[in-house]
Amino acid sequence: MPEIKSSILNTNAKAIKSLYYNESLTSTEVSAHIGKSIPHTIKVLNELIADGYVKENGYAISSGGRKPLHYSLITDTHFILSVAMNQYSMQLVFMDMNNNFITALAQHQLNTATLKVDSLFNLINDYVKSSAIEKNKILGLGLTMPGFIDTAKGINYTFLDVQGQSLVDYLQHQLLLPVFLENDSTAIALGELKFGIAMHQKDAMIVNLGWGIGLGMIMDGKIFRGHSGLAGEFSHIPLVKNGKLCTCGKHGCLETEASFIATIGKAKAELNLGQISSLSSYEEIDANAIMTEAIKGDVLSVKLISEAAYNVGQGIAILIHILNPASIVLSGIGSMVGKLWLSPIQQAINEHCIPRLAHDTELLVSNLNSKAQIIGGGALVVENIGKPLQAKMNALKKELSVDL
Amino acid sequence: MPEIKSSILNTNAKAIKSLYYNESLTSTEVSAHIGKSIPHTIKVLNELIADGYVKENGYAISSGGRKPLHYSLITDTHFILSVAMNQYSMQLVFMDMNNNFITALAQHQLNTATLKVDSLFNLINDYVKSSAIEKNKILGLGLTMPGFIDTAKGINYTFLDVQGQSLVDYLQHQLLLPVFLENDSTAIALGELKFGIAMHQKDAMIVNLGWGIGLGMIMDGKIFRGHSGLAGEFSHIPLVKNGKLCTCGKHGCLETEASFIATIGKAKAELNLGQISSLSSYEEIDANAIMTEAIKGDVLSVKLISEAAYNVGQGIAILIHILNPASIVLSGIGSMVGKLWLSPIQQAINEHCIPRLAHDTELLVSNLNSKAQIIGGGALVVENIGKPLQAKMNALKKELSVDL
DNA sequence: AAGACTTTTTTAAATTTTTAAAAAGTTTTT
DNA sequence: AAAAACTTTTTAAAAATTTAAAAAAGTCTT
Repeated sequence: MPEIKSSILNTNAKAIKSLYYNESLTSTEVSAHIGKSIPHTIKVLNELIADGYVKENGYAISSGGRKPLHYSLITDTHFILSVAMNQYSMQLVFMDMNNNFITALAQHQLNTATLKVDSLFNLINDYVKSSAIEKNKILGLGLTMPGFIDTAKGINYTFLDVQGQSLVDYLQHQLLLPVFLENDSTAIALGELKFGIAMHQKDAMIVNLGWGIGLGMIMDGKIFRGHSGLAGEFSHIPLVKNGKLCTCGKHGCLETEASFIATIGKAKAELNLGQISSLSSYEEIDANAIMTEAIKGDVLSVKLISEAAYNVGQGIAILIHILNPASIVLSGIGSMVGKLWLSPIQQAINEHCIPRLAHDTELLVSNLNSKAQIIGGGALVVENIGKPLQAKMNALKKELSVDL
Repeated sequence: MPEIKSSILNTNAKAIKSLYYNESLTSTEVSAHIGKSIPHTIKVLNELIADGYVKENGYAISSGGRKPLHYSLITDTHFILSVAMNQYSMQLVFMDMNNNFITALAQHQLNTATLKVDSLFNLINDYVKSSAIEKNKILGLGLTMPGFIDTAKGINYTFLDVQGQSLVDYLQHQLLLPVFLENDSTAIALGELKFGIAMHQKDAMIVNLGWGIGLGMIMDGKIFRGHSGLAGEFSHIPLVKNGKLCTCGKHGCLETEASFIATIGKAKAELNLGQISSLSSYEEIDANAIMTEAIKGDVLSVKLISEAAYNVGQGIAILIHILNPASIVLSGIGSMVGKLWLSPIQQAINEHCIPRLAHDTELLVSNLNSKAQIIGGGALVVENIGKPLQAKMNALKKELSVDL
């Protein structure tokens, strides 16, 4: 990675980001994105061209005036490694600067709760090695997973303990790559905000329909994390009357009623009671099984998803009352069958919201085809270009005298 | 108001704001507040001195180095009119630039729901006239009241209809003063954020314990209003099981259980049932009566407030789960007996929150002695110095050829 | 096809920020 | 107790950035 003069590092990084998020822009547009004047923007773009990050991209059609020169990122010189985990699996892939997967996506079944950090390192390291991509071409690793995560400190307080040390520091030293850690639901929100259906939205709530029910919050156009990074504990608000006992120690959490973990449990119970369903042909019932059969029209599967959806809708009604978002986005693996969730959720919103508020909020389904978390992990790396963590990594490189 | 060069208007306005919020600052501090270099800051300050807004304030003690020159606002040349309404009353007062009341506070009993705009104008206009303050010395009117308010458009959709026209436009034309409109709970939040216990906080929820239960939200150090300005509809989230019917059409809202309107109703019902209480000596029971007797130790009054508080606490628990705020601030008239609210609310938080979240959030009582709304109304005016609405007012002055 | 109108790019002037130096104190050391 | 060392603010000069104006390169209208 060529050296960027520190005085303008931040502006150059912003220009790179604007092109990463937009593929192709004119100088005028880049200027608006980075908040600098056009002469200065053009100077910055020329520097980035000289440094090999950006290329000119021909003249665009004009709306009546001089044709603007378009600029875009050179996408095949720097790559991003995105590692997306949930409670029971992990996906790894390299992306170019246009979100194209440039290696075969790898998937491992595992249990995040019992996974050890060195196993995690080995899985990632093996993937990097097998990809044969040189490390100096890797912009960084975006690691996204469930848990109470302190992004700034790089610690996951729920999983992957490194004796209270920073998981990010550990992995950076081992992998010799810049590493950025984020909660899975927040990563999904970032994906939807930057490349998905929440693009350009100011206030949107991104619901992660996965093994659990997660929430990523976009407020004032930015990811919102709260005072200590724990905002969005949506699935543990007291909601359902006389509900089951939750892992959090309380009763009636959304988690126990609407997550896929809960739904799978309900499915098994129903089958045990002799309920007829195509689910009975599965050896092990998982989220995919229920969604697949629901699409085919299996009555039990549809009923289970509808019940979960109505409960999620009650939680969403609370969100709408408090935050008055422009939209609610259904994302995560559950969004594969997004349409099945829509009407029960809308029903619950209509029943539980003041009409004016319900009217002002749109209910949307992700258009990223369940890839929001992986894409968000990539965006996480680019978001952090030029930030302190990057500086820290550069210091590390020097310390180890490694030319990455 | 002397003409401010438009090119630097915004910077000058920011400098004025920084001094309004801090009484006395050094050039270095002003520089940090307005985000400009020190040489530029000193230039701006000298302009403001020349324009009669700012004065030098002597040398301060130094922590080891050259003594810094202090700057402060000239507080007696420009004044702010703050009009604070709730459902049943209205307070008017002029403040100087140090939040000192410079006229006697006027109070009117009225019903906001039935009040007409011309009556409102007359009440305000009479107060301005009786104050004998020249209009060119009045920076503006901060009008704060309950209702669904669109701050940008200057419309209150709930009260004081001007046939769908802008209430702000109407009052500006009638009063020939810049007018700024804001929801009461949001104004309280602004007061607490700028001058109260939430000063310098990034993420705080300000609960307005009044005739209703309101919420003003501070997120990322700024007032949060949501997509269409309706965020904070805290008191209509479905909360209490088998609750009473609310004016919003639903059952179990916090409003029906914890607001003073509800509490007064409960008090009357209890007295009718023969419950012994010092409240029975009152001709008409209002919020003040209950608070006064609760302080004196009246069992019924204390019980009523405790019940309300526990219910509010359940709602706050939901807020904490979703938003992970640094603090919850109890404000509004109810905060006069803030200590009575504290333990039942904390109890509810402990019962209904994940411990880690409960632990990260502080429960505080306002230190503004129920003046948060009036002070917030003043801050509202200063916040808007140099903003579009001000420009609009200037245009209006020109149009009418009035030298205000 | 010429002139009017748009929009982008370049150039030059003005403004603002950054960096460095000077001024004015306080604290430590001898 | 005076000098040296250290802090912090203020001033001055240099560098960077923005603003404004002009030039360039189009499109659209008559």
